[in-house]
Amino acid sequence: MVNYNDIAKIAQVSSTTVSHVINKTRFVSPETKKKVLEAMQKLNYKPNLLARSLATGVTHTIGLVISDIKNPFYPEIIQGVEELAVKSDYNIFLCNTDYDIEKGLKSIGALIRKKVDGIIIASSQADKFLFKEIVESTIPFVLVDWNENKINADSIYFNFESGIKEAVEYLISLGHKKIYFISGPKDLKTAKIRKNNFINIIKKYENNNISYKIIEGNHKIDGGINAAKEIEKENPMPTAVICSNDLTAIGLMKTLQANGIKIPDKVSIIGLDNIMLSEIVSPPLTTIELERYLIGKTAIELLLNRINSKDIPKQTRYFQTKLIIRESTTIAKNL
Amino acid sequence: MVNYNDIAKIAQVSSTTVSHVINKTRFVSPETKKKVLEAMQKLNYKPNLLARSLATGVTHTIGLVISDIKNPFYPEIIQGVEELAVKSDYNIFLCNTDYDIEKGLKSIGALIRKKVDGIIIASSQADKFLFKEIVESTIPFVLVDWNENKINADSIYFNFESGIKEAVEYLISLGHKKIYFISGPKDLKTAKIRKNNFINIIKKYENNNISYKIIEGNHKIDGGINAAKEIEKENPMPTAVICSNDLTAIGLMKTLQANGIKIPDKVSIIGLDNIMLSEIVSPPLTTIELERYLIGKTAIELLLNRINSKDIPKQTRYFQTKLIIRESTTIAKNL
DNA sequence: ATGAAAGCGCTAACAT
DNA sequence: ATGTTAGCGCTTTCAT
Repeated sequence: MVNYNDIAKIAQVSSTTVSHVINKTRFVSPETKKKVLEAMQKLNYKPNLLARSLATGVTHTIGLVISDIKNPFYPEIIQGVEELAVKSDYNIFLCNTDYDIEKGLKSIGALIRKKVDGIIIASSQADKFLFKEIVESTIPFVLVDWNENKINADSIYFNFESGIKEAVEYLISLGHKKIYFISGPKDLKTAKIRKNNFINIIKKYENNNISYKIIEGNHKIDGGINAAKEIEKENPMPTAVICSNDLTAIGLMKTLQANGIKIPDKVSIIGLDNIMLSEIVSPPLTTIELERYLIGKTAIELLLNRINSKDIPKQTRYFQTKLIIRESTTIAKNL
Repeated sequence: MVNYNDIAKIAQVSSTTVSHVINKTRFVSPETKKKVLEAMQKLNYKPNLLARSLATGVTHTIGLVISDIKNPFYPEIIQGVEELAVKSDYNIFLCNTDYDIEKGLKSIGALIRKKVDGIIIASSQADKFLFKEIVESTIPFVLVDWNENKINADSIYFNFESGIKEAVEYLISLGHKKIYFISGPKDLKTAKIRKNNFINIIKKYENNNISYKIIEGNHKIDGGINAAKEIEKENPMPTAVICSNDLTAIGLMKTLQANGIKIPDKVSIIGLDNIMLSEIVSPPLTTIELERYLIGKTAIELLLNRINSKDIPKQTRYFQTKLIIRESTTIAKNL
């Protein structure tokens, strides 16, 4: 491994000077600079960033914590984070907790000890231990959709209410009067919030002859499949269903279709997330969108801000959701 | 930052002893060990892995290079890699080249200088520069689907032939006589290979009255959509189409359906990749599967082997593909 | 305009 | 059974 001493020897200067020409951190006469650069060239010098980090206390590395790489929610978030990270000369450590606290703790603990400059926690998990570990480390961090409103930290919140409101009002404008909601897993905060947003909004219309009901799902395809069975039992069936996520909506849609129930003619369906799949199913799914790429990008922006100036006040960003109208919704036929 | 000296001072021992109790690297009497451990506890000591790595030359960190995080091919690969990596006490740096050589070079160059212990290249890109950079670094690496048969390196190859053969023979057994193939982008090696595998196999049946044709696609949905138009022009239309990937197959299927062509009654369709989507579309897609999770797991196994014993012979693993029969294929009606 | 030397936190050969 | 010391490759203060 060639190092400053090797270069210094050949260039006949001190290793201090080598450091200074490499980092442009003080004036070096053109001649000596030239000698140094030539020596570097000749030896094909590659800096050891580990040593530099140990000396400077800065690693140009950040950690990104997610809970399930297979969840279609994440790829665009990762892309947003990674793209700006690389542009800003950072590498990213990916930690997939897999909903496993032990595993998360292990790999994130290692990141902390590897002195990452910051961490983005987008695992939407109430892993208190993990959180404690990070806070104690004094490493800058950003929370994405953490939903603990009282936490004083750089955070990104999702406002599902805006999109859900649009969805409900859109359905009402199409004449729907019986609107169901399929929820996510009941211990998942983001699912609870989505459900409560729905309830709060639709309650305002209850005296307008609008009725609703919540069916429990699990944010997976089979949650939608099971919900379909319950919905078919209803008499009359709801003419519209909003789902806590797209996978649920797709499971629901496929099952109803398989049982001869036309979508959207008989039942209008709205999803949430706007995963790639939602465009591709037939009919294409009307859904509520979160701008995931932008969320990732914003997360790293907040983190870099924090890294570069530790004492600015904590920042918060809200992401509105919005309705994307496709073909799984139409005028209610029950008028 | 508390370090060995702080601990040593409190425990009244030398920092060497501290190191040895932490690493269990030589005998320390129970009493002094106890003193050291108590001091560590008291100071809430956390090791600085950067310093340790600088001293040992080992970082317990590996790099994973992919080309497009949004490609549904990758999440399971990443999962396979990450899972075993964490279990083996490694963290992973994720590099998404985004098909951008500059970007890839930049972030991978940084990884090398950050002294990763190894790199998995699953970017299926002929980025010669990138490759050169890695080889020169002498860091162990594993190639996934690199398709440069002459390279002497730990590698994982995909054998598309086995699955494509199954697919072709399955279609023939169903009575299909006119079988088309929609290819991927013509500059992508894996796409070329898939296409050539198809051609080689079907040629064997040409004198059995089986005819074929290649239509160019691009491994994206719209490639399938465009191919649908060409296929509809044919007279008679092929009764079966094999696609170079699932997205193409889905684009094709959706378009044909939209134009009133029943799948599989009129045209049988087979995809390749078995992405999650392929189960969910309707009808569920018959497809050729690659075991991606296992591939990821195998990649890191090879890498860890290499890291742990630099001088074993280069290893190679072949992954067979196999046909998964779902509902997008049926008996040919042209008999 | 350049160098000497200490230090970042840890490891490990060499002593005793 | 434990300590002294040099060293990993780099940065940076203090001198000159």
